[in-house]
Amino acid sequence: MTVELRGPVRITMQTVARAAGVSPMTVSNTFRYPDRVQEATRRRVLDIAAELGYVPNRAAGDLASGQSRVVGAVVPSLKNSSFYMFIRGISEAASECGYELVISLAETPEQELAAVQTFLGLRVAGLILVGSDHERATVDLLRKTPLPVVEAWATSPPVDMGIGYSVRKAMQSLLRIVLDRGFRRVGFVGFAGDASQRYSERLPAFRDYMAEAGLDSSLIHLVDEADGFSAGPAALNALHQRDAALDAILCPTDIVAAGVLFECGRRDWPVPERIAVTGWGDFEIASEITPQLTTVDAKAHEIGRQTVAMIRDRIDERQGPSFVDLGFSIVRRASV
Amino acid sequence: MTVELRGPVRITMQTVARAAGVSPMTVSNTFRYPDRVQEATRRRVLDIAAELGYVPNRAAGDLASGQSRVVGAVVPSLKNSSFYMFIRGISEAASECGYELVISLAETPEQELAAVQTFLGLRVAGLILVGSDHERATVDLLRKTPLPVVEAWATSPPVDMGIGYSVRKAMQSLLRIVLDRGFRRVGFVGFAGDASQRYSERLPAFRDYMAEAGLDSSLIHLVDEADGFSAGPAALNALHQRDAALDAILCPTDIVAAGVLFECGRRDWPVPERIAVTGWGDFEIASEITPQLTTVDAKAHEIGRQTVAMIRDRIDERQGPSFVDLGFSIVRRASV
DNA sequence: TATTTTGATTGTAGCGCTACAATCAGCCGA
DNA sequence: TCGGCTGATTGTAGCGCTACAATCAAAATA
Repeated sequence: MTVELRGPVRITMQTVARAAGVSPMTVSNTFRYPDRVQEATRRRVLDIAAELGYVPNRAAGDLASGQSRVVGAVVPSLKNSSFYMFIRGISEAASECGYELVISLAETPEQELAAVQTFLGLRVAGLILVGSDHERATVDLLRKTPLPVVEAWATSPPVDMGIGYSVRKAMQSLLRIVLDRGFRRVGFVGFAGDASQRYSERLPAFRDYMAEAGLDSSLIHLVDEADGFSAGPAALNALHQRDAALDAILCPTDIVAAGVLFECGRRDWPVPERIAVTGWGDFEIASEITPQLTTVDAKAHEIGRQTVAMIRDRIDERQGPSFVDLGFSIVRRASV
Repeated sequence: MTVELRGPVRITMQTVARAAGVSPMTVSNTFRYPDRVQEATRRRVLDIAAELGYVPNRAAGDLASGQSRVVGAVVPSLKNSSFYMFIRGISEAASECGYELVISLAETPEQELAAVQTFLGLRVAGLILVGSDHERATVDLLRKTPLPVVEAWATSPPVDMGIGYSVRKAMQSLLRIVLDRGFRRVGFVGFAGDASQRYSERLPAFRDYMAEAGLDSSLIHLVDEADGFSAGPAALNALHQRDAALDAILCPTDIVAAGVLFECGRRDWPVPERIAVTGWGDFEIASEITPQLTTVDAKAHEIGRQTVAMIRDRIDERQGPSFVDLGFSIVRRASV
């Protein structure tokens, strides 16, 4: 006996219950609380459900129970491998405790708002966002929702809970290494456009610490995050044109830094002899490219995991911290 | 008047309706069919909803209407930039027609099954999968669900609908270029493990076309997809050890190919003079790295867009093709 | 054997929303 | 002034499921 397929026939708990000769509640229990149901009954129900291709309707279940096992994450990009590790961290931690992760891509604040509405509308168990820069309407919504919300890499006091690290300190540590090696004409590459807010702490930090060291901090160039590798050559060209003595370049991500290294290769500039290069993020390419990149490990994977822990604390009504600083570490390699 | 926040107070349509002095149906209409509601009424309802932070409960709405505006995509990896472009394509096309995309990451067939169950349970509008290799249980489920399902890069007849291109033809075109340039000792790098199924057509194609050209096709090395760049050096070392005359290497992705180029740099092997290298996917790095990579453009973005079109056709009961071949193109660059 | 205890199973009510039909108010022409 | 019409608004019923209390059968005790 096989079931004909793809019909618009709706299979509900009723259908399964009747076919198995039990009440709908027994079917429900079979899926939600298997050990409330006798071995034999459970097996029969499961067999019939499989036979019919029945999957419990979660919209109905969540509605009836007022709960959900889905956590929603809204990420601004998937190009940046930090977010990849972040997602993996969330995904791992979530499935370890019986939650499911669903992701929504939002490359602009408007898309973020739409994604937040979708997830709030779905009444997910928790919501994960990146950064502190949101549309006004998004913030309003987040402030009023009873759902747990975590902002990862938060740079301002979070709407609900936040996690991150001190970008200022990381910038300071990175710059110290560059200056300690004797580099003096340091260029800064930042992001323009939608990504700029997420990176907004870096430029002031750069300026402050350069000033502290008595150095000129005017060698600044902004690129578009979407440009990826190609932003590297563009930045190097621009900065070198502004100052031919440029001897170090700080990049916003390892991708941009790799682009700079590619360009250095084309120009036959030895790195770090002619110019020092730093990345940010400790993406995989940082340790594979030649020379290997000095960069900042922002612990994206751990941030992802922690994020889920914070949501669980809130759901289980445990009193957790509303902000976690996970720190960072500088990865010293050959490019400086 | 402001609303106190984060309480466990549930705001429902009722709440809003009472506060606005209208019936719940008017609130419902305000959100779903705005022009059924008078301008003034609508504005009042919307204001109060915003004030209260009300977001319609989609679990309830979807349940009542038997519809959903969410499409679910299950992707095996986010490291591979093809999937990134794929996702973008879906996301774009989906939002153009009022759908939302949610993504689930599944790095193993078991995780894929779980993700499929989640999405079927949510009764999404459509489901998008990658490849043709699924758990038996996944296939059973897909065969019986009435929801539209598209398999992207399908290599076998799809469960419901499929889209892809001929990997055999692409391999043939690529190999022809390599052989035309006079390379003869060609190594093949493939994937082992969970990714191997997604790439399973390539090795036989390689063997067939090498045989056709009267060449030896035994230089094969398998790597792990998760290794990323570092798979490149590993493969090059292994193949070169097996045959010191190795003069070309076909990589499963541009990432692996980039890893090979990095290693060639360390060995001071000029590419393509000492060895030719090909990638697959036309990721961004392919055109940025030196030398630029000859690769296969698998049109991931377009595949993503098309996928949504197929789902819409099904939903609107338009008769669409059940399989679309989008073709590919070979990008000839300096590495061969 | 009568009575408790235990665990499996089941009915009831309702989660928050929407389809649909019913109602209502305002306005037109006769 | 009155039906007839139009478009805004509203009540009813029910989507598929689960919490919870009620029921039932079988095993354990007296």
